[in-house]
Amino acid sequence: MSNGRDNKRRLRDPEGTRERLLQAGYREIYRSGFQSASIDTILAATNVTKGALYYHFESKEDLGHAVVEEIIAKLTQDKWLHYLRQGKNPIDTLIDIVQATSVRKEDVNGGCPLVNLAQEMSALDEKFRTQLEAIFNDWQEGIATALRRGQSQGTVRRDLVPHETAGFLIAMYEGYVLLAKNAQDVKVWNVGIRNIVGWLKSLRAPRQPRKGGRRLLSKRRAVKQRQ
Amino acid sequence: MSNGRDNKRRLRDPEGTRERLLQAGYREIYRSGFQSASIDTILAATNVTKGALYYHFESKEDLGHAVVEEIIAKLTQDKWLHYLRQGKNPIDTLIDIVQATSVRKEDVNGGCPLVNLAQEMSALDEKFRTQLEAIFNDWQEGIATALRRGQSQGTVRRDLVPHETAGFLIAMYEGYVLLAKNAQDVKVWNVGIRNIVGWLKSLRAPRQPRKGGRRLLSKRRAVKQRQ
DNA sequence: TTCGACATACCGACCAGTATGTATGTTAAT
DNA sequence: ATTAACATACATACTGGTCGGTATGTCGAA
Repeated sequence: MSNGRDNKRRLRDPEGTRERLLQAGYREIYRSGFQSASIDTILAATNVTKGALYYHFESKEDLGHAVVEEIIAKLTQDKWLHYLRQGKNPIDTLIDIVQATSVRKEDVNGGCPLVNLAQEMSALDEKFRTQLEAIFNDWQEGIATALRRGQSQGTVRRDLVPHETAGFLIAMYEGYVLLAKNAQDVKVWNVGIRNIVGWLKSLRAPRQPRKGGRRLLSKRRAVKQRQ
Repeated sequence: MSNGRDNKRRLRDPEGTRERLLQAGYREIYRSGFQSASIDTILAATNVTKGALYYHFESKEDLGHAVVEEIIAKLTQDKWLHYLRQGKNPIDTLIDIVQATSVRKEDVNGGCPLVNLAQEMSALDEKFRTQLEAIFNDWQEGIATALRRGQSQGTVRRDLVPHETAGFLIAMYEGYVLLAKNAQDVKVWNVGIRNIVGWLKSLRAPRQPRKGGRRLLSKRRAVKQRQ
């Protein structure tokens, strides 16, 4: 919490103040949604004054946009894209990521910060919407890229369309997060994880011949667009 | 809009007044979310005064709860459960329902009223949460019941667990609704419909022998929990 | 080294506007 | 005449945001 240089808070610490406001803003928005987030609550949580806040941010919206860009975007990066870029078997990686999702009660009950904000603000504030859309797109593209790599490595079925499969996964994941949030019940989320993982396993390429050059799709499955 | 008995609004019409408040409340909540929904906006839309509103509802929350119970619950009934109860091939029925989802711009952009409210209020208001959970449960159970019937009729794969499959469908459906809402783009929703329908088709039972008593699962698929 | 001049960071009282909710008056229907 | 069904005016709290002022830090010149 403190910067380690003093145990007494520095009297001037602009970056630190800004960062504390962002963190507290993120938490308050996560708890109450953006529209109902109270500036005064953020100030109380940080011991920052209103003047200081409005020195660093020109409006509540501006603070919200900064929270999206500097905190929420980073969460997706850290939770998904970071691992997907490591080049391992993408299905295994995706399963690991999904299973690594927090099952802490407060996280399950609070839902996904990205989804929460998108749900609330997409229809109301174009700047929010655009920012969040960019995060969704990066997320989807990151999954799709990993799947494409998996296809060329032979670990992922070649009959699926990576970009659409990625969208399918995201939709499913978010959907379950919402159901669990509504139920306020970790068990619901665990069922979701199980079903998502089961579906992810169905994306694996069928056992391929190890040697012998080009693999041949001996029996193409009947269902074409099957996800 | 009027009740057809007069073109001049009746001076006393308690049920009508209440109903108009519910409708306007629903619309306002749909547009702005519950917390940001303005009582004054509802009053302006209905030409009802504050005293009248608080005669019929004891608080804003009370109005919100009534909107959930009397309007939103009914939407799910009409859109899903009504058709699922008709006893036709459940997969066909589900495909029809999904494809019948409005692609009007304002509906896609506004998202699903049930999801919107659940997302916003589940963590904040237990009464809301309970009401919405009941709707979700009815929804899921309605789908599951239809799937079970399909299984015994031979139109639905027997290796899937109806209740979990129903949850899977709901999660997926909601997830795509959210993506489309964030994108504010009907095209995104059309992609979602296509993928949901593709997945639904994969739930059909494999071609069964018409005659000859018990069908045999000659080749059980390798993936057990596959959805 | 010291000091003056200025920029940055922050303070907190205050503002106009808006929110839900209430107290009380009035009128239509039985 | 009684009461259900409103209408009106108001109470109270809280919202995001502003503004004059102050404390701290920086830096160039003497």
